[in-house]
Amino acid sequence: MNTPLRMTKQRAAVAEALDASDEFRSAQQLHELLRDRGDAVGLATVYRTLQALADGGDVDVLRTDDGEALYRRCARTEHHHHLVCRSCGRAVEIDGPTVEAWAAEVGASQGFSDIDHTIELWGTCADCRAL
Amino acid sequence: MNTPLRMTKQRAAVAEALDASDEFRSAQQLHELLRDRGDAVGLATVYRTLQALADGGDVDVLRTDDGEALYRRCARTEHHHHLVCRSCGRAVEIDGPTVEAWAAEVGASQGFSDIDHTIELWGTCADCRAL
DNA sequence: ACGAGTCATGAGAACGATTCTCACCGTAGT
DNA sequence: ACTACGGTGAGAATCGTTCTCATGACTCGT
Ligand SMILES: [Mn+2]
Ligand SMILES: [Mn+2]
Ligand SMILES: [Zn+2]
Ligand SMILES: [Zn+2]
Repeated sequence: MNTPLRMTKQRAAVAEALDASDEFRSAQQLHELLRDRGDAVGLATVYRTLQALADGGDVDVLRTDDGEALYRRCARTEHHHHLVCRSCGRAVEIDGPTVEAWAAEVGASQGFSDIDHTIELWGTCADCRAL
Repeated sequence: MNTPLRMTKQRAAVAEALDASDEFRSAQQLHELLRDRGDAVGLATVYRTLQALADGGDVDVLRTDDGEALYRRCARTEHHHHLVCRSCGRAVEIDGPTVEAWAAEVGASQGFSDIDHTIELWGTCADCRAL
């Protein structure tokens, strides 16, 4: 029996903010965004909600070069990776059938078990390139 | 004209500690390691040195799931990736000719520029599996 | 509708990694 | 050895994230 997980105004607001964005966003960005929009939600709650969503596999998390966590609700719920814009966070979901196989194979061939992989592509999207 | 970069006792100690380890290590681990060994070096200096080495491409940096930075001096200086043990940090350097091509291609096909990629494999090494 | 029990919230404290400050030290040329 | 300038380190400051705990909101049986 897992935790009940009640649907509250706050959790709905965070979820909505995530759905409304195509970009990867940090917890703090979402917090500000909600505050500005009028649906103020405590920062702690934003973090807790994101944590829960991430645990449930409903949002993807990735880390910036400087360690900040970014969240995004992807269309696809199955395993996939991303091509993310370094400046605005916009992302494209991508599959890598080849890469998946490669990762598993390489891991096994080195005597490691429980292989997992981190694969993210970074770049500058068309809009951001035009400043 | 780049910064001079003097060779000091401390920098040598950090470099040596890195060379002596086959595993990815955090700045704090290296700091303790040096302290225990007798070559105490200020934590700030450890960070500064690692930063410099990383900037110079002499050490590789990667981030733990919880955002902590890990450093390692790899044998190879050319571009490559790693298969890292989640529990002890031991790492194997790996090439991904296929992956390299795939990453560049996918990025370009989506209209993104300055494509870069983060590819790391995680697993449990043979030694750690045997507890 | 009422109350008890449980989960959720939020302000602020606490954390942990990393960076910054700044007075003092060491290195590297001359 | 003398100087000029980078380097060092203790401790303060940042910053993202988590924790604490008193208060608020649900759920369900009555
Ligand atoms: Mn994958
Ligand atoms: Mn590569
Ligand atoms: Zn962009
Ligand atoms: Zn191991």
